[in-house]
Amino acid sequence: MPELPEVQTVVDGLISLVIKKEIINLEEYRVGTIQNFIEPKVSSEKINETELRFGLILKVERRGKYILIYTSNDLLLVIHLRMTGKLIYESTNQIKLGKHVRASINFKDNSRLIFDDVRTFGKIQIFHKNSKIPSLVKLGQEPLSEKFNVQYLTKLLNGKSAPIKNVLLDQGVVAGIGNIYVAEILYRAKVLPQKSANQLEEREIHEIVKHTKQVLKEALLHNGTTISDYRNIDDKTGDFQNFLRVYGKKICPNGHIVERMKQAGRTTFYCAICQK
DNA sequence: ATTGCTTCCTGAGCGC
DNA sequence: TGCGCTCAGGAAGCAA
Repeated sequence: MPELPEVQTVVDGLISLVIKKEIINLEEYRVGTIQNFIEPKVSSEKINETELRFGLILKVERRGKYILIYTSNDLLLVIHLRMTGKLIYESTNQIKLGKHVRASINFKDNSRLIFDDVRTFGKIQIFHKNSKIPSLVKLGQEPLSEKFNVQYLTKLLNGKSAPIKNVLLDQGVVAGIGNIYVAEILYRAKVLPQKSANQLEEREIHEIVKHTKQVLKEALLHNGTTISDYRNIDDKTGDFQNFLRVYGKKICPNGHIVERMKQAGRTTFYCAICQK
């Protein structure tokens, strides 16, 4: 379940390994993995992605949980890993592809970037660099930017009766938080996940903002959290799972039973004693 | 406008 | 050993 720290770790890996590489083509091994928004959708003829000329990779960025790859031919690859997607760099194209490889980005020097995704929810989308991309336009502030502050969050929580957990998972409010980090943030902020967003005190909003930044920064230092599928670009795991306080735990650091409930279709872990 | 449910998908883990 | 069931979850789409 890659969230901001995991996606950023992948992006950092890409920056160190694929900047200035020339893309020969993209190959799709499972239909639907690559979505091409370049050609006009007039013909029913299947678009062959391998015909597109990308040129060199100029820039790699993260926005929320999206990976953005800009190329010299003014194209933009938007990659979302969803739950089980992985981008793995291989210095040679001679390795046999694994069972769950859905696509690959092939470079002129015979190295390649493999897109592996067991549950097939991940996507690689191709756009012009200046196109308005709906999923990106909708995103809220970056949690580590100065614009994500008490004033901003207060404004967005105002009038929302949904549980604070659901609101923090809403990418239009803050971009990049998922089910693992939201549990850790609310535990550290001592706020119950089921509490209505508009019933938080200013002090609690302050704690949420502060711990959002802190948890994400700590996780970044540990190259993210590996629960099952997440890997860095070099197929290495992150370490932050060793520092989780409530997610997946039976006992919190203060020795209390960790409760489980379902919210927004996912499991919420929280401590009914530490969180109010 | 807001909220919450369903859908997509595969593999792991469990009980029998 | 193997079957069937449940669970994991990001975000789009939809209904209320």
